[in-house]
Formats: sequence, C-alpha cells, structure tokens
Amino acid sequence: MRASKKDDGVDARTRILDAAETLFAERGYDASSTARIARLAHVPKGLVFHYFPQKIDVLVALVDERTFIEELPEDAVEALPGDPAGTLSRLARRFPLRASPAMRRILFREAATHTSVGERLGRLNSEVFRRARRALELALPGARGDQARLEVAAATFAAVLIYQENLSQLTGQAVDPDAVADLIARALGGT
Amino acid sequence: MRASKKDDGVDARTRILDAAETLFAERGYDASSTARIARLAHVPKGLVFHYFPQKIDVLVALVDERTFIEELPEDAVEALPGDPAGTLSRLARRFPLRASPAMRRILFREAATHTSVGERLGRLNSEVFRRARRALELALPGARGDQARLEVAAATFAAVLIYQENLSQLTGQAVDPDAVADLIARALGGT
Amino acid sequence: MRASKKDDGVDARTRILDAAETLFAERGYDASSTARIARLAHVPKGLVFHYFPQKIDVLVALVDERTFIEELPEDAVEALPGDPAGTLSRLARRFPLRASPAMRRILFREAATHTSVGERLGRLNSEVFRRARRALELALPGARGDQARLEVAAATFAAVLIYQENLSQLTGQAVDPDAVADLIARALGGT
Amino acid sequence: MRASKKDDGVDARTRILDAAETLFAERGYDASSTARIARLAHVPKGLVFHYFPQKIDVLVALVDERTFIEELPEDAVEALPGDPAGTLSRLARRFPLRASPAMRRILFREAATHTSVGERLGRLNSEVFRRARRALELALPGARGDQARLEVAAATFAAVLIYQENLSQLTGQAVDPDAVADLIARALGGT
DNA sequence: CATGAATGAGTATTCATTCAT
DNA sequence: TATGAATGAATACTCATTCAT
Repeated sequence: MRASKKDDGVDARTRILDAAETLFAERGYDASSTARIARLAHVPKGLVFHYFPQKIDVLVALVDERTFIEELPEDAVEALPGDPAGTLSRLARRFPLRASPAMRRILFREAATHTSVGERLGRLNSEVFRRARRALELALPGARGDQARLEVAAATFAAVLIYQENLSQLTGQAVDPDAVADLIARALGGT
Repeated sequence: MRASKKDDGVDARTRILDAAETLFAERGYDASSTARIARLAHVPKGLVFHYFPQKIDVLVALVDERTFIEELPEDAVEALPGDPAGTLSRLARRFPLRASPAMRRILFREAATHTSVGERLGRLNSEVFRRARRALELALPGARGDQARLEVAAATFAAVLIYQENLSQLTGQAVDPDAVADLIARALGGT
Repeated sequence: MRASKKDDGVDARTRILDAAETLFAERGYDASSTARIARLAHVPKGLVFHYFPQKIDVLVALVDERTFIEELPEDAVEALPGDPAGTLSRLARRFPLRASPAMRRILFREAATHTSVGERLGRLNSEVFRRARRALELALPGARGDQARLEVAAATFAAVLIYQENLSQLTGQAVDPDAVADLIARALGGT
Repeated sequence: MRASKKDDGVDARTRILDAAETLFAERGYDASSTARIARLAHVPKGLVFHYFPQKIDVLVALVDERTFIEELPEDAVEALPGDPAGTLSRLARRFPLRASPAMRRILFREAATHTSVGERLGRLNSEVFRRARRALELALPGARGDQARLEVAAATFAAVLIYQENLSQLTGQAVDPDAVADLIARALGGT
C-alpha cells in the first residue's frame, strides 16, 4: 500500500506537493520556505529533500504532474457545424486544462521568472488555442470570414478561457466564457 | 538643482525606484533584495531605508507613482458613431494606462500577494473597462445589441488591452488589439 | 551520549545558554549580539536560532532554567525558637534562591524592561520574603512584637539577601547578611 | 532668553535630556536610539549630535546634571539625641538624593555596564550611608551598641533608602522607610 | 527510509555618526 | 546654529541544504 503513514492515508510525497501547492498559490514560491511546506505537510524537514533534492524540484513536479491537457481525440468537442457559439461553450465546459485554481495562480505567477513554468504555460496556451481554432473551423465549414480573423477569435477565446479565473481574482471583474463564446460567434457571423 | 549628485543627474530616490522597477519586473519582488536594488541604483544600502522605511514601501511607491490613468475628458477618444472598431482602436492607442512594460509585469505578478497592488490593478481595470464601454456606447448610438453584450465586449477588450503584453510574454502568442477591436465591432454589428 | 560534540562534552544548547549568561551579565541583554553569543559558545550563528527562535527566548530560557527556589519543606530551616538571628543566618546560608551571581545581575538589570523577567524576580522575592517571615514566626513563638513589625523585618532581610551581591557590585559597599540577621533579631527583641 | 524655540519655552538641549531621561528609564540606554530621542524631543536628528558629540555623552550629562546630593550642612538633619527612629525618618524625608524616579532607574540599570554611572552611584550610596551613620551617632550619643553594629544599621538603611523605589518596582513589594527606621532604632536599643 | 541538528550565506532593517548646506 | 540626506557596519533572523544517525 502506498499510504503507510498518517494524514488521510495520503503518502508523504503527495502531502508535500499538496502543501506546496497551497503555499505557492497563497504567497508565491519565494515566500514559501521548505520548512513551512514540511510543517504544513506534517513531514520532517529532511524528508522534503529526500523526495525533491532542490526546492525548485517541488515547483517543477507540481507543474509537471498537476497541470495538463487531457488527451482527447481531436474531434471530441463534437463541433456542430453552424453553431460556433455552442461549440466554443462546449469546449469551455470540457475544458482541456486540468489544473486547480491554485495551480493556475502558480502557473501565472511563476511563469515569468521560472523558464520551465513559462514553457509549460506556453504549451498549455498553444494547445487551448489550437483546439479553439479547430473547433471554430469545424463549426464554420463554409469558412466564412478569413483565416486571420478566425485566429484572432481563437486567440481571444483561449486567453479568456485560460485567464478567466486569474482575471476575476485580480481585477474583481468576472468574464463569462459562454458570453464571450457568443460574442465571438457573432463576430464570425455564425448566428 | 534637485539632482546635485552623480548618476545621470537623477536624484537618489528616483534611482532607487528605477532599480526596483527593473529588478521587480525581472525576478519578482521577493527575489529582489534591497541590497541588490541599492547596488543597481548606486546608492548605499542604508539610503534605501531612508526613503522607504520598509521594503514593501518601495513597491507601494512604485505602484502609486508609476501606474495611473490619465485624466482624459470623457469624450477624449473621439468616438465615431458607426465606427466601433476604429473607436476601440483609437482607445487602445491613446491607451489611458500609463505604465511601463516593467510596471505591468510587476502589477500582475504581485497583485495576488500584495493587497495594495491588487487594489490598484482592480481600479485600473475598472477604469479601462468603463472607458471601453463608454466608447462603444458612443460609437453605437442606435444601441444595436443589448447592454449585456456590450458589457461583455467591453470586458473582453479591457482584458486584452491590459493583459496583452503579459499574454504574449507568458504564452509566447501575441494578440493584436486592433484585430480584437475589429472582431468585437463585428460582433456588435457595427460594420 | 548527549554530548557527542566538541567543547567540554557540553551540548550546543547548554553552551549557548552559558555564553548568553556570561555576556548578558557582563554587558546587558541589548548589548550582547546573537553573533557574539554564538562565537563565545563556539556554535554557528544559525544554531542559536535553531534552539531559540527569537533572541528574547534565550533570556527567557535562562531565567526559566537557571533561577529557581528549591522546593524545601516548610520547616527545613530548622528554626530555633528563641534564636531568630541564628535562624535567619541559617536561612541565608541555605539560601533557597539558586542563581549564579551572573544570573542575579541579569535578573535585576532586565527586570524593568522585560516583563517575564520582572515577574520571575517578583516571584522569587515573594518566596524569599515568605520564608523569612515563616522562619521568624517559628523563631519567635511568643510573637513578641506585632505582626507588622515582623513583616518589615522579613522584607528588609529578603531585600538584603536578594540584593546583597548587586548592592556591593553597584555601590562598592558590602552588606553582610549575618550582621543584618543579628540586627533584625535585636530589633525583634530576640536576644 | 534661553528659550528661543517652541515646546514649552524649554530649550533644545533640555528637551533632549528630558526625552533621553524618559526613554532610557523606559527601555534602557541601548534600546533608545538617538533618532527616537530626537523625535520625542522635537528636534532634528543632527541637533542631538550638536550638543552631545556621542550618544554616551547624553547619559553622562544626565547623570552629571540630574542626580546629586544636596550640600546640606552636616547637622542639617537635626538629630534628636535619644530618638534614632525619628532622626532616620527625618533623614529619609529630607532625602539628600535628588533624582527623579526615572533617573534612579537609569542609575541602577546602567551602573553595571557604564563605569561613569557606576561610580556616581557608588558615590551617592557612600554619601547616604555616611549621613545615616552620622545621624545615628548623633541620635545615640551614649554609643549604645558597638560601632560595627551601627555601621550595619546605616548600610541597611542606606540600601533601603536608595533602592526602595526600585525594589517595589521590580519586586512588587513596597518597603516603608519609616518602618525600617523604627526597626533599626529598636535594634540599636534606642527606644 | 526518516529525522532533526547543524551550517553559513543571505535578508531586511537599525543605527550612530558625518557633513554639506 | 540647524538640518536632514548620506553612510556602512552591525543586528536579528531566515533559509536552503547537508548529513550523521
């Protein structure tokens, strides 16, 4: 059995990552000491370094293991030709970025200063963008509107999708993906 | 003369803020030590604390003094009735948020962890949103499209405007405000 | 073995307390830097904070662990009825306050500025006073002299006992507890 | 006129000493920064060093100028032969040590660590002792009790007199000089 | 595997003191 | 005589990391 220790039957490594996720999201990577992570995880200080030789490895593991895009088949969104708004909405709901709100905060905050995080965020964004574009292409078979416009639409939608939570946390103003999906669909003349 | 000292004829306080802006943007607030700021500013360590009793005061001063919305008259954007795309584009160009790229990075990065920064970002975002909405109202006198849609359009445009630089830095994908302006105008039926 | 390290086979925590006791007594708490304590204790600076998270905790530990009144049975002083002078002298010799001269200096010097030290000193003084009073009561069974006078006598004796060393250090004038015991005995008519 | 400045018509030097007296008594010499003294005195930081080239000079001036023994004639206490208790009580009331409670705290606290303060305290104590002895000699003309006992009595009384305030502040137990005077008189057989 | 004592470089901050004005 | 910017050494405290057990 993995869980040979206390604390919810969750093994030490997982508890360390849980604690780090919480703290990194709350106060940032730099402001979260390994000692505090260990304390929150209910593990001795030394054990953190047993699993993660360097502090940065905790962040890397977090990003590696806790943010990813599900491997859906290309057409999984069931794009409905003629219904770009619905298609985008469905994409938003089946949202391919699996990451807790905490992980998103970490992703955005540390992206600028830690290249590995930045790269991951770039890849996630590209993937969401690619899917949005593909979904729009399928939903608008007649290719009404040129390709450039479609790309702008996909980029805008991807930005809103990925950033929405951050946006509302930081600015206090919520943006509803469905409403944006509708807006974009109108722009592309899909209604 | 104010600037009786070395270094570009700029006084010490300003040099400290300059250095802090650079470093905070590059590596984040926590990772920028006051000693490094002082070194980059060519001032002795102690002087930083003469002007800013606490390190956080440097960040606060930066946000207070180096990010603001110009007090333009409400109609300064010269909204052209019937031309929402052009109106938004002009708004983007006369962009009311005066903040260096560095200050924007600082704003987003520290917003989540330092309330004063978060508040400022929230206020800036509201202001940009308000202006975008107002511009759209003027550009679409017939009020085609309901108010809700107009708000979504304004919020989306504000998000793109404020985040654009961050977005491209973080995701590696540039979003052109003009293209988004055009997209939004189409959605509102303004073309 | 506890003491697996260098320096007299005494463990690091004890060496830190020893060093602090010496320095606090010599130059006062404020004037004794943690760095100097560490140096004198032959431990790295960081270790001081491993055992004592704050500098003040060193002082508190010192007072907690190195000043106390032995738990003697109430009648341990073997008061001799009719011999108050001898009784007080014996009390002075079996003095119940176990504290090095250094600890006493620390106690008096920091009492005014650190409440925890002040409280401890207050408690120690009360205890010595209580014992002196009890000893006098036992030595003067006929209760010659009223209770008020007896209390003054006990308080005076306690003050001399507790302060004696400090008094002679500070004023250069020694006060002999035995002589004071004799004086007090005469005042109470015990001879 | 001395008082050319604000603040109660008291000149800057006096205000600095007042502030220092307050702060040194409250928190000790080391813990009172010159900047804080200046602030409390409502003078600019630089002015402190104008009057007192070094910080220690403030303490020295305080002790020099604010603790002294009045130059009373030797027999000023009007010793009443046959009434040692009354004589000591009168001595206590005409107490020759002129020093505010604050100055006494400073005197005792810094005596151990600053030789000049220590010396002053030693001299003050000697003087009080000398006067107490002289008063007792005059009050007990028959020289009842030997000289040694008389000295112990004088020393005890001097200690109580000088320390009384400190004692009660530190230990929470008040000692009444009059009661001690009575006690000592009884010991010397003066009643 | 697990643990916590040990290490020392680094951090924010304080402070007495100087000095040009 | 008055002033506050300037200086840099010193201070309490933090922290990632190592390692003997």
